[in-house]
Amino acid sequence: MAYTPPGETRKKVYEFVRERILNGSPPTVREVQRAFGFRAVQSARQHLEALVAEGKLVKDSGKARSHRLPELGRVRSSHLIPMLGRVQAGELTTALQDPGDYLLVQKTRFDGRELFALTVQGESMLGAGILPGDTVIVRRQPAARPGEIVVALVGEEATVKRYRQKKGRVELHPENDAFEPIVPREDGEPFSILGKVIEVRRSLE
Amino acid sequence: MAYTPPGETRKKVYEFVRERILNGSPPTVREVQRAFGFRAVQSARQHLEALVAEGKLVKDSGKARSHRLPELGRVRSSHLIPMLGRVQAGELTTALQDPGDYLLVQKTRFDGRELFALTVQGESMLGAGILPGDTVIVRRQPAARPGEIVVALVGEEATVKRYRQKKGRVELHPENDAFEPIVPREDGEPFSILGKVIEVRRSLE
DNA sequence: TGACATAACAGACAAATGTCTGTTATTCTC
DNA sequence: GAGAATAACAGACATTTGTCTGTTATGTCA
Repeated sequence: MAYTPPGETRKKVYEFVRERILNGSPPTVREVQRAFGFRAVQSARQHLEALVAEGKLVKDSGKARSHRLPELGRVRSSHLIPMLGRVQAGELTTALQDPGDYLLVQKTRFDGRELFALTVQGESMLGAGILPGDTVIVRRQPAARPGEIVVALVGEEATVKRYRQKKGRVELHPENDAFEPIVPREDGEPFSILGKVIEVRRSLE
Repeated sequence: MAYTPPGETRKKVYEFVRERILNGSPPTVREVQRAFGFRAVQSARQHLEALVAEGKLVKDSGKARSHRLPELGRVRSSHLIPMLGRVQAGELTTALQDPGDYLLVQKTRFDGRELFALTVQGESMLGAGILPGDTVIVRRQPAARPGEIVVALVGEEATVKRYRQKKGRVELHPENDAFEPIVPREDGEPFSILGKVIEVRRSLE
C-alpha cells in the first residue's frame, strides 16, 4: 500500500475494526492486513497498536480476535429471555419449559434474577403508557412494593396492574377509569405476584 | 470430567457458547474445554461439532472463534445501535460519529438500514403511549407515510410526532390536547424527517 | 539540508487455536 | 454378556494468528 497522509489510514482502520466488532466478529490482524492491502502484517499491527494506545480500542494480549470497543464493556452483555406471548396464566409454567420465542435484553441491567416477557392484552393500563400488544419484561419475584407495576395471577389469569395497599390489604389498580381495581378475595381464590414489570417495549413496524 | 447422561453436557455447552456469542466473544475450543473441565480438547470439540451438525451452531472451518448462531432460527444475532440520549438536534451528526452509549437490538428485525436511538423529552405524545424518558428506536429515512410516528428536525430541535398530510402540506401532530400541531413554515426554516420510530422502550427500574 | 516522526515493508518466530487418530469408560438394549 | 451408542480421554500435528526485529520510504520542520 502506498504512503498515505498521517492519520488517514489509521482512521479507516478504526472504522473497519469497529464495524466488525459491532457485527460480532472482531478481525484478526491479518484480516485487517488483507482488507487494506498491506503487504506486511506489521503494517496492520502498528495501526491496531496505535489505536489501543490512543484508547480507541482495547485488546487482550495474545488472544485471537480480541479487540474490543472500550465503552462496550458494560453494554454488550446480553441475555435471552423466554417470551410467553399470549399464553394463559395456567400454562405459564409449562410455557417456560420450552418457550416459542426469545427476547434479547441487556443483561447488565438485571442482576441475574429470572426474567420473562409477555404480551399485554386489554387497555386497563393505558394511563401508564402500556398499550394492548406491548411487550412487558418481568422480573420474577413473589412480592412488590406499593406503586410498582406487577404481573399478578388472579384466578386463572395473568394480569398487569399497579400494586397498591389499603389498610394492609392488597389492591391491583388499573390505570384507566373504565376499569375497577381488583381486590383479591379471601376465599382461597388463587392469587400471587408473578413478578415486577421492569421494562415496556412496543414495536411500531 | 466424569461421565454425564447423554445430551446433558451438550445442552450446557450450547448455552455457554450462545451466551459468549451474544456477548461478543465466541469461545475457542480450548476455552470451552477449560470452562467444563474437560481433560481433552477433543471432548469440547465433539460437543461443538455435534451442535453444528444439529444446526444449532454455525462455524467457519479453520478460523479462530468462528462459531456463530445460525441466522435462520428465532434466536438471531444482536446488533448495537448508537444511543443519542438528549443531545440537541444540531449535534446529531457529530454525536453519531462517536456515540457515548449503545443499545442492543435484534438485528434481523431491521434490514440493515441505519438505526439510532434517542430519549424522548416532553409529554406531547402521551396519547400514543410515549412518555418522557422513553427511548425510541429510529430507522433513518428521509420520508414517511401519513400516520407513522417520526422524528423530525424542526429548526434546531429534534421532535417526536405523528406525521400527517393536509392538502398536500406536511403537519406534525402531537398526541396530547395541550399541544398544537406543527406546520413547517415555508420561509426556509430547516425542516426534515430524520427517520421513523420503529420501537418504544421504557425502563421501570 | 538533516533530524525526526510516521507509514509501509520484509521475513521470521512463538503462541494460540483448530484438527486428527486412536483409546477407554459408561449406559442402554437385546 | 455382546453390541451399539455416547461421553470422555490422550497425545500429537497443522494452521492460524499474534508478536518480534530490522529496514525502507515519505512527509514535516527548523
